[in-house]
This record gives sequence, structure tokens and C-alpha cells, in this order.
Amino acid sequence: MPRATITDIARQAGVSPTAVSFAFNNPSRLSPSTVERILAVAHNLGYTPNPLSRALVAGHTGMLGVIVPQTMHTIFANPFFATLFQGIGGICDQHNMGMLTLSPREESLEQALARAPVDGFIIVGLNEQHHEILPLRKRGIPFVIVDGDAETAPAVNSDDEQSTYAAAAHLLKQGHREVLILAFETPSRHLDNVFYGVGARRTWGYQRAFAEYGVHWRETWLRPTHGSLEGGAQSFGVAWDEGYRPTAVLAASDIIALGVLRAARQRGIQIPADVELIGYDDIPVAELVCPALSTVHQPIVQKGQLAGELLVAALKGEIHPEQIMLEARLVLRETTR
Amino acid sequence: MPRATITDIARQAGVSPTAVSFAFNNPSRLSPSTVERILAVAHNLGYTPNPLSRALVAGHTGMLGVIVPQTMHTIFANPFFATLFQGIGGICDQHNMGMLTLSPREESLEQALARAPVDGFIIVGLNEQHHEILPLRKRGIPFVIVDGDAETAPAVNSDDEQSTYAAAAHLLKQGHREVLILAFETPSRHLDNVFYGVGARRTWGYQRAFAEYGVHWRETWLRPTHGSLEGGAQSFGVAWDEGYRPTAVLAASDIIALGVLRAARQRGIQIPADVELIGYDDIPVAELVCPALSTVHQPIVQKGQLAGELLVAALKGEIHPEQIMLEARLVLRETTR
DNA sequence: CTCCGCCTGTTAACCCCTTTACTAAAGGCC
DNA sequence: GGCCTTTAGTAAAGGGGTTAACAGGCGGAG
Repeated sequence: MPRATITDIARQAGVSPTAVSFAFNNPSRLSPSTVERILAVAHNLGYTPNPLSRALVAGHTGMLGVIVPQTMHTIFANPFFATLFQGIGGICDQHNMGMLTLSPREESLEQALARAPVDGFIIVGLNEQHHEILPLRKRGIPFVIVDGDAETAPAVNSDDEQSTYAAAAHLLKQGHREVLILAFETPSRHLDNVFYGVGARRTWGYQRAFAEYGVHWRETWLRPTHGSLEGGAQSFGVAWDEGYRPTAVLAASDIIALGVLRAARQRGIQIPADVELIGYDDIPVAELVCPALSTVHQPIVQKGQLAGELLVAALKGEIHPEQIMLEARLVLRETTR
Repeated sequence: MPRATITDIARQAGVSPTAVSFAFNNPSRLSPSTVERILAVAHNLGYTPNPLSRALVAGHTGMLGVIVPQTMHTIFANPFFATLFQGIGGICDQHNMGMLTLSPREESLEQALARAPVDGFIIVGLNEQHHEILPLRKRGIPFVIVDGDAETAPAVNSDDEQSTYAAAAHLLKQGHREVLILAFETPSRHLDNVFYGVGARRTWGYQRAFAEYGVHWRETWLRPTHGSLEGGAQSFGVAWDEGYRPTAVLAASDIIALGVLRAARQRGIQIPADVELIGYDDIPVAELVCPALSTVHQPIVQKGQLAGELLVAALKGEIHPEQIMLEARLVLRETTR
């Protein structure tokens, strides 16, 4: 039995489809008794106007798309995203919107973007100039960039370079000279350049500190790492098992740092005694784990909120593409001495 | 400038709208040169078929709705949901679907359900018989219940009663007689009955243990608590500050238990020395925090996966409404002696 | 007793796209 | 050269709603 349509209700209630539509959207346009009769029939058949048709003519769906170039399985295993979504979700709550999480369909971001029934996007971890993002601009669909380079689109970022510099400088100041850097992989296999978006900015921060402290920058100490606990554990583990013996590790994100923590524990490596460790993000768990993670704090929830607000503003047609830069600061806890 | 439509492309390419449609959905139906020409025009204008119209005629959107009777701000602050979503998201990855997170619109779940452009729902924390869920059934929209009572709909639950019994029994066996129970609030303000769904089952488990150990069940020791860290902290804090002095705490979820941990630390209460604590869920942080949380382990990711798979099966028309019950077991770590 | 305007309800156009005929031209075959 | 089959494209009918424009009935004002 197919779903009831407006016509079915109209027939059963002995009115025109228009009347049914009015009963739902503009009851004052009809006599109370008619409204009541229509609604009764509708309720009886469990009828509700098809949201797709409705959105088609209304021109909007009330849904906000969030797109991250990783699988959802990975995304939701990372508290950074959960926390970011907490911020975005708060704005959705306020505006009665739904939040659609998307990841690349069969490697194609563009497809995912094209099929999403949403009013606008929050794009995390990609630059405005990414070739799969550009079509959105042409289509006139509003979007906000989070953690990515943007010139003309609204965007929210943290002061990555500055803060990773501080993290690296701290370690170098302590005398460390063998420092393993677990950087981000590029977000898409189609990008061969490791220096992309946030990943690039964070790495540059590390590099600048090395340069300033006159420490030779060795490419082998830089490991592109999957942004997951397993990625961090593996990247550190492999380096260690290959015989590298860093005295400190800089991780481009906390989830990677947590992976290092695990891999170190498995190998009987003491942190911070044998190896010092600094992450990035300050996800909520960071201060709860043992030892508490030294990291770079960025206001993740706020980041999500701002992104949500910028998007909502864009949807309303208020065009003031701001590029917001949030402060981030080094927080030393127990994985550093 | 409004978004380009199929007609615009057709006109510019000198063909009919049908041809444009074919160029996208059935290119072999057209001559290669025409397809190329159309696609070129489309690319040029950044045109992509409107997903809403497309879904309207296709009869499906490729989106899966997840609905939880809490604000998104609360949901995403709770690792239980992030972990559940990890499981659901994995299935979405496999089937190229998007995941739409919804929370009640202006207190109305029904509205949220009605406006969501999705093919089916995963409903977390509500019973099949909930008055706002029933319409879905009439409408013939597939849904799967997670953490809720279900008789006819597919559902995934853990063995709540059994496992909370084990948790309570463990504490009572240790001699505790003053036990604070932080139970779930009812999911909706419209429900006056505290004994609802998972919350009820978990509480019954605790109760049964009390009965079996001949310990008087005192209602004042049972506190309905908001399912958040703040909720747990406040509930425990208020009880303590009112002069209650439990020697053990049973929390209906880990996030609540983490709140207890924080509130205890603030008051200088030693856990487990002064108060023993057992949570529920075994969220990933549970074993990372200090002291590591004693809790009831349930396979959260798997729970999400199963729910996703049941829904996908239902969408395909494979109707075998299974009610799956997952095992849960007590895991003693450091918040118990 | 008209005329006007409001109240209710209807008809028809439209939102944007897909898909099922249907047509016309081109190619194959004898 | 005539007939049949492909090939390439089009027109029209939905899919399920909303909304602007319109029509008939009625009460009240003049």
C-alpha cells in the first residue's frame, strides 16, 4: 500500500487538494469545520505532506549539510568532530534545522554535494578552491569553510601556524632535537601536495620553530598520518619499530596523540619520561586521560557555532563573508615534563 | 541570479529538457557529441539536477534519519551517541547514504519526522508505541528502534535489566547499603511515567538486585538525571550537598558517571575510596579516564551497525522485523575497589 | 432591490526533474 | 527501391505539493 497523497485525502474528505493544503498550511483560509474534517481524514490515514514536494516549491528544506572528506566511520570516532558538531548542532537546535552528515560517495565529494537535499553546507577540512567545491559557488549554494583556506567564502579557522609554532618551540626549548611530527594526510587521494589547508598551516608552524631554533628539518621525521586513533598508533608504532627514537612527538590532532599514547603503552614506553607528547585540539577527553594530554587548545564548540551562524546568515541572504580566526593556545598537562 | 534549471541548460545547448536529463542519467541514450555539448553547458553554469525533484520522482533520497529526543547540543556532547553514530555511519558509508540527525522541533518530534527528507528512520530512546512514532507506521515509512521497547518493529537493544542487575548486585555484595542511583529522565516532558524504555529496564535491574539482597528500595535514592556530564555532576552534587552520603553510585550511563567523577573531585571526595561508582555503556573514554571507569560494557558501535543494517534491509523491502538483544557485561576497573 | 465585499472553496499554473511513449531520420538487408 | 530496425531526439504525463487567480453564495449597506 503506497503512501497516501494529498489527492487521497482530498477525495476522502470530499474537497479539492488545495483545501487539504490549506488545512495544513493556512487553516484560517478555510472554515473551521472543513479544516477539522480534513485533518481528521489525514490523521486517520497517517497523512503528512511529502517533505520533498513541499521543499521543492518552498525552495528550501531546513536542512544543513556538513561535509568532511573522510568516512563517517572515521569522523564519528574522532571527538574533535563530535565536539564541532555539538557547536553546529546547537545552532541547528536554535533554528529548527536538521543536520545532514555527508561523506564522499564512492570517492566523489561532488556527487555527495549534488545529491544532498540541503540549503547550505559547512565544509570541514577543504579549501575554498578545491575543485569539487567550486561548483557550489557557481550554483549559488551558500557554504562555510571550517579548517580550510578561504578568500571569498565565509570561514572559521584557528590560528594554526602560531599555535603549532608555540608547541614546537616549547619542545625545542627543552632541548629536544629528535622530534617526530605526525602531520595530517592530504584530505583526498587526488591531492598529491602534502601541504594543504590546516595540515599545511600546522606543519608550517612546526617548521618555523625548527628553523628558528636552528634545528635541521628532516623529512623522515614528518609522517603523514591518518586522522584517527589507529592512524596515530600505527604511525608512531611503525616509526619506533623502524628504529627511530624520537624524544618528543608533535601530533597534528589529539586523536592522533591518543593513538601515540596507546602505541607507547603497548611498547612499554613511558610518557612523558621517555617521550614527550603534544597534541592539537584539546578535545574534551584530553584532560581526562592518563596522563592528561598536553595540547593546543582551540575552542571547538565555538568553532562549530560560528560556522553554523555564518551559514544561517548566508541562508538569510545576509552576505558578509567573514573569515574568522580563533585563538589557540598551548596547554601543558602531563604528557610534557 | 537564481539557480540554473534543466530548462536553462536545454535552451543553451539547443536541445529539449529530456535530452539534458538523459545526458546525466542515461548518456547512452544520446549521441556522444550531444552528451558532451550538454555536459559542457551544464558544467559551465555549474548545473546539477535538483536533488529534491530527483528524489521526488525516484521515490527515495538516499538519506537516513536518526532521531533522538534530545537537543543536538546534548547529543553530540555524549560519546555514547558519537559511538553509536560511528556504527550507523559505517553502514551509510557502505551504502552511499547520508545521515540526517534530527532533534525535536520546538518540542515536537512529529514535526521533525514529517519534515525530514529521508527514506527511513533510526529512532533512539523511544518506544515503538510512542504517540509521535505511531504515525510513521501508518505512513509506511520504515524505521528501526534503538534503545526502546518494540514488539513489531525491528529493534536493537542491550540486555539492560540483566546487566544493571549485575552492577547493583556487585555493589550490594560488597556490603554497600547506601546507594545513589542516577537514572534517566523520561525522554519527553509529556511522559509522566519515569519507567520508560531503556531507563525503566536499567532501573528494574537495579531494583531486582536490591530486592534480592533484601535491601530496602528508597525512592529518594533514585534521581532522574539528565543524560549529560553536567546532569550527572549536578544530580550527584545536589544529593551530596543535601546531606545524602551514599557509599556507592550507580549511573544509568557513562556520561552521567563522568559527571559524578567531576562533581566528586570538586568536593574532594575520593573515588573509589569514599564512593564507588559504576556507569553504563563503556564509551571509549571510560577506560582512558582517571580513575578508569567501572561500567557495563555494551557493543555500541555494533549496535549502530545492526540498526543501520536492519533499516537498509527494511528499505529494500526485506521485511523480517527482528528484535535484536545484545549482551552487556559488567567491567570492573578503577572506580570500584 | 441592487451592489459590494467577504467567506469558502476550486481551477490551473508552477516547482524541477524523470520517464514513457512517440516521431523522424538514418542504416541494413534483400 | 522498398521495408524493417536502430538511433537520436522530442512531447507529454506524471511525481506530490503550493499558490495565485478566480467563482459562487451570502449578508450587509445603501
